[in-house]
Amino acid sequence: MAEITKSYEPRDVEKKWYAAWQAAHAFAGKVVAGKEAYSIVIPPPNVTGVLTMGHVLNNTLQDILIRRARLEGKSPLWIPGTDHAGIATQTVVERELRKQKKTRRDFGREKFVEKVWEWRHEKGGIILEQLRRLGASCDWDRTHFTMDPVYSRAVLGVFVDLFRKGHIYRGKRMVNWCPASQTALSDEEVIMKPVNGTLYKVRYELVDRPGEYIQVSTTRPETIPGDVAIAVHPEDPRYAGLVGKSVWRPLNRAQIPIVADLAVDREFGSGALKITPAHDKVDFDVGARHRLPIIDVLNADGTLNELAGPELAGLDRFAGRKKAAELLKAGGALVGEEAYANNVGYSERADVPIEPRLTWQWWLRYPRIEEAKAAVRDGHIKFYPERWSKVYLHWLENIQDWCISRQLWWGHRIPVWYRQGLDREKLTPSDLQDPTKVHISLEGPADPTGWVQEEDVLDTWFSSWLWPFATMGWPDPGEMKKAGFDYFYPTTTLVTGPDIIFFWVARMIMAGLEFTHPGEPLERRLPFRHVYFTGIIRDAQGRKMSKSLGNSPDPLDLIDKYGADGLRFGLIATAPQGQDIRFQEDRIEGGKNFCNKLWNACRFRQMSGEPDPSVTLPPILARLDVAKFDADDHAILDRLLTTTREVDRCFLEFEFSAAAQTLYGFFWNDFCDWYVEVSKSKLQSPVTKFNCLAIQDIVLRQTLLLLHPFIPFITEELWQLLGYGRPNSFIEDAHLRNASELASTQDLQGVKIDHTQVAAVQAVKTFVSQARALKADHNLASRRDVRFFVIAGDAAWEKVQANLAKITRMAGAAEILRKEKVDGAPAAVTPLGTLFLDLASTVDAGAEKVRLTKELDALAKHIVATEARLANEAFVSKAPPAVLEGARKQLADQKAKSAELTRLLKALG
RNA sequence: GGACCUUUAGCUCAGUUGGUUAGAGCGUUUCGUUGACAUCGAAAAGGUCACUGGUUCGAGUCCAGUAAGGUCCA
Repeated sequence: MAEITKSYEPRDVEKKWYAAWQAAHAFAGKVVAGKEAYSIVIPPPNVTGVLTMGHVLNNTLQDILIRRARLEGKSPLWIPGTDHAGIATQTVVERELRKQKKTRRDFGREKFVEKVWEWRHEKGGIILEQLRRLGASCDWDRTHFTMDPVYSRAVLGVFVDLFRKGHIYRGKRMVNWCPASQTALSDEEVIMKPVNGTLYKVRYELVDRPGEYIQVSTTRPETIPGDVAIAVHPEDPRYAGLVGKSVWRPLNRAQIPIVADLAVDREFGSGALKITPAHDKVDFDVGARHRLPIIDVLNADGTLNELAGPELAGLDRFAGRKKAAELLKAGGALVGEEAYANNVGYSERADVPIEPRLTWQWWLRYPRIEEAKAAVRDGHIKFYPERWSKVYLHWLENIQDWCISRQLWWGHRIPVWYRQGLDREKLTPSDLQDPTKVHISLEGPADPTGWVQEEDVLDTWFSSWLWPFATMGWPDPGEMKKAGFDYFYPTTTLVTGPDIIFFWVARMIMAGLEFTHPGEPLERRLPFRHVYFTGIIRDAQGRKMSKSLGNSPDPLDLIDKYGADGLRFGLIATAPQGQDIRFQEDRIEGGKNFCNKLWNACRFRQMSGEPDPSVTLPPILARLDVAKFDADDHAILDRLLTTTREVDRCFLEFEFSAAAQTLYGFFWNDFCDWYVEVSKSKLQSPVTKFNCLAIQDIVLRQTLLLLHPFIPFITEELWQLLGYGRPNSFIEDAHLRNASELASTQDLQGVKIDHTQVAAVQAVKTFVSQARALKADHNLASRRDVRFFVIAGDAAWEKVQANLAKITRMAGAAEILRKEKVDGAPAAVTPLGTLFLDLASTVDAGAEKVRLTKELDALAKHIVATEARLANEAFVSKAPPAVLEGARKQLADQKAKSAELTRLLKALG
């Protein structure tokens, strides 16, 4: 067995084991009859992405679940992959082309898409490589990409299917237009931001009453050339006589009518609204109701066109706004301006204000809305934290049709072909059903001549909503069988951020319900059973991490500095369920320190004695001689069991940080600070040595298994170094016993935990701790050995004697002597008698009195409180017996201690 | 405007159905390298649990309201 080095160096260990795991295909998802499946699909990161702290959190959690499932004897599958990120990827490649002073149009669609593929093959796999550094145990042989040929067929097939079922239609409607990317966006891709703008007050002169005006307020004067009416509320007395009359449009001068419409907010501004149907959703609706014309004054790229008039044409919309204000001012139409804060929709990807724009797009009426609600409402899918289900249901209650077409080249080109020469502006819904005019199929028209394919591609989310099953071969029966669809679907758990609850989670649920296991009950068609929503990682000031702020640490730097395990453990321990996380590097350092602690405890075991030749738990247990156990042996096995039980519970409840903290506390405090320390004296005696080593093995073995999901690399290394595994196997091949399995294995081997002994350890710990405190209070080095005296009853002294060697060592005592009477020495009242520090000559009686008085005062307060509770008849009659009994015992203990302290004080004079 | 979250030690956060004297990590102070670990050990200081009311024998925990900060939806 190789010797364990003094401190843990993660770098080589991590590299070595990841390579070994991969070479052995240790993460391959396998269909195993009789084993329970446990499957997760990765939220596919954007193919242009690099690893962020959010990814670290999210993927560590998935890895924890998958590795734990593996240790529990389930058959896990974690499917990795990326999505093609239409806008982001196209933007990245266009940016590269721009460096060569070229645009995508210089290449043409086909050549450009080839370029994107080149880019994807060169640089599109970075994030998946980075996930390996983190230790992610994905089945990499099953890596998927939403633009892969098989996956693409699934996406396009779904389009055709939904069209045939009547869920998809083509419509000219107002969409969110991104002038930077020059494509339509779905409502979900628009982010509302408060913007400080200007409210322009503009007057429109009445045509038949020169010199009289109607005034409106607008933030967008550049759209005035597109005005086709002024609208007022029908019941607004201010304008009662004006409806039906006309005004002069002040820019691109023309007569436009005044109409009455209920949509007008009488309270806002003057109560009159300019109507620009081409550039506002509400105005569009008003325009439609009054059969008004539509004047679109903007180009696709956000510049003003010739309909805006010669002065404005060609200007960018923001320059146009300024110019329009100037023109209005010059013409006397501008009555005033004021600062105005309002909400403006921004493109999520390009971060520029979107334009409401009237265009032809493809739309989806979502399928299975009611079932999707029921799935979550009735608990077939559980959300963690549960509160997100409210957000989910609220969105479904107010759901709008989904604009699924995008004016991009990179993506799934919509499988619709138009007969050449057809005027697409005039296509009716029934034309779409006419195979002589429009062809819609996966294969395309048999004879492509005379047909023109739709230029638009599908929204990226229209491919990722199929992720849980399209990554399992759906819809091809042969591929599905190969992938183990019937075994792994529905997937078990989804781990994702709440920010994509609409984009992705809700849509996946609807897609699963619509497309998988047709005709079967709802539970069988759901894409997953549990959804765990992570918090958002923020910086120390609580700000979101972002590229532009530069406040996000590079996870790879952190891995270099603290090891992947240190990063994982530190982060998970700070990430309580459902709350945002403030990133603190010292917590990551804490993760690294914990790894080092684990490392050194194992090192201590290795240095203490020969390894146990057993590679499973029962033979180790069988060799224990319970008759020779002392209280500490009972106590540590008991704590191991309760820790295991607590971690079991945490996994059921998705409380990962609680699990990490539980393991941290147990291992550091109970095992290292106490059991390992008492081992040092137990190992000196041949009577206790064998049991002690075996118990260390039991604890280390189980702890490594419990910790493996959190810190996979170091646990693998130590597992091998301590020889706990079968030859040529990994730690993941071992079985992690849950609490009840552990308890029954112990029972079977005759290892019974004595709870009286467990309780006794607490008294010893307190005794030692008070002895140390006495020394520290008198400025004695903790390791300097000092003599102690004890005044104790027989029962207490018996306990001290039974643990004398340990106590002597732990307290740093030269010796501990029983006495009848001690005068003038610093003292402490312990559960095992009154303890004195043998320093009578040097003690400062005054300081000692202050110290004891302080303690006595604090105790007196507690006694008063406890007596008051017990004097309260309502408490005595209503509190449960256990609570009552506890209070009585507490009072008795407090009083005894108080009496002893009083006596000590008196002795000091 | 609607919904949700947060407010506990100097900092960042736990605190599971209400029940002994409210915890952790970091930081701070003091002491300490004899063989697991200084990436460490020992000890200590530090909290009117945001505020106001209510329910209860008993409230950090449940209810109502207030304040501050944040998120999402409109």
